[in-house]
Amino acid sequence: MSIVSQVTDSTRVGKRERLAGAAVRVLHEQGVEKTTLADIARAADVPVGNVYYYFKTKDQLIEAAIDAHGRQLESMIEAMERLGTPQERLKALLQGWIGQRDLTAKYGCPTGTLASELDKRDDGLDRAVAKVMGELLDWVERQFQAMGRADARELAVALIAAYQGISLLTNTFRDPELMATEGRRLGRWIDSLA
Amino acid sequence: MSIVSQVTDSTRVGKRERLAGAAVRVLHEQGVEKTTLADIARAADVPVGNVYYYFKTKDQLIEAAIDAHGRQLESMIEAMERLGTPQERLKALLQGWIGQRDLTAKYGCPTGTLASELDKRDDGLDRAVAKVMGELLDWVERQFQAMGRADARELAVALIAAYQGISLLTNTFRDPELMATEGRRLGRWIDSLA
DNA sequence: GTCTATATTGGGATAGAC
DNA sequence: GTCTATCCCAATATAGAC
Repeated sequence: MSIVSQVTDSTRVGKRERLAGAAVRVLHEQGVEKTTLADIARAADVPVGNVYYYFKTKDQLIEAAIDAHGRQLESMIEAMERLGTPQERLKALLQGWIGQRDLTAKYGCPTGTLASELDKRDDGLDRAVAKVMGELLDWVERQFQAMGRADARELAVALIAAYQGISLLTNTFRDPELMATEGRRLGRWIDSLA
Repeated sequence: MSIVSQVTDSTRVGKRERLAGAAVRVLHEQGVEKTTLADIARAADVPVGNVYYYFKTKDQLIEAAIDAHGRQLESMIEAMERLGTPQERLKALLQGWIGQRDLTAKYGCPTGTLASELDKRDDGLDRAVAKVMGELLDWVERQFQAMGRADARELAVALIAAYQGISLLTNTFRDPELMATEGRRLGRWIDSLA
């Protein structure tokens, strides 16, 4: 492969990723159905019609955004892996959620709102979000297993559900403090399971 | 008012309510953005163009659907009021949720999916859903108060959040058993608070 | 009051110039 | 590889016949 084609390739990858990254943000803020390709193109500083050079359809761009969001989540999980105990790791997760409470009050949980909205569509994009959600769920389950809990799966489902639910209420009532209060309650709950 | 105008009035009310009722169902199944006036008109067996005789805009029809859904919830709450103890009433609520698990796996919680979707819109419809959600929350809070809990509000938020979250997961993974398992766990939790 | 035909708009997608 | 102009369709909303 020549140097020239490498440069053009890296240019293409650059714009592709800029579009996918912008899509993650805009889809979270506006939702899938309200977001036009023009909105994403503008946020990524790419001309509208040009989007189709990188993605054949809007669905493909959304799928790229879901993948990008999944990778963000993965790197967040990797950062928490470095902590010493499973309790510390789970509580770091809680702190992350609480730290995002203002954004959540405005737009809800990025993964949850995406899952809820994509479920209503015929295309298979809802499976892609389910995969992202499933990976977080599996990680939480492993933390409860490391705490010696035989009911690790049920507890993991309960914790993620608590987060998804309080995200929805925080968003519905536009009150970040709901997240903070529930986060503290969940912290005490995790302590009580040890 | 003459008999004739009474008849025509009742006819109008009939179609209006048929449209609002059909909208509740279709909006739950398809979501707000994916649902066209034609979809609702078909479900209500009313010609498309005729919808505008009863509702000036799509938003007004959605608002009527939210109100109708709120009244359904109210009558459900009234039915539970007849039970003897607050614990029994809360567990009846849980049983209702578990009984709806197949529908929830397909389409999510009607109130929650509506709240999540309407939040992304500029119109004020999200406030109408927040009101419905708030009424359920207040009722649950009163049950915890009747159980003598000083932290009744926090517990009510936690219970409704748990339901909203498990509804989202049940829907995302299309697994009704998630709702059943979490419902049993919440039942044990309520018992432990008495 | 009821319904049909149609105007209007907006957004996804394509053709093709450069 | 980049961008503009435009096609096309779907859905809200309206005009007006009956």
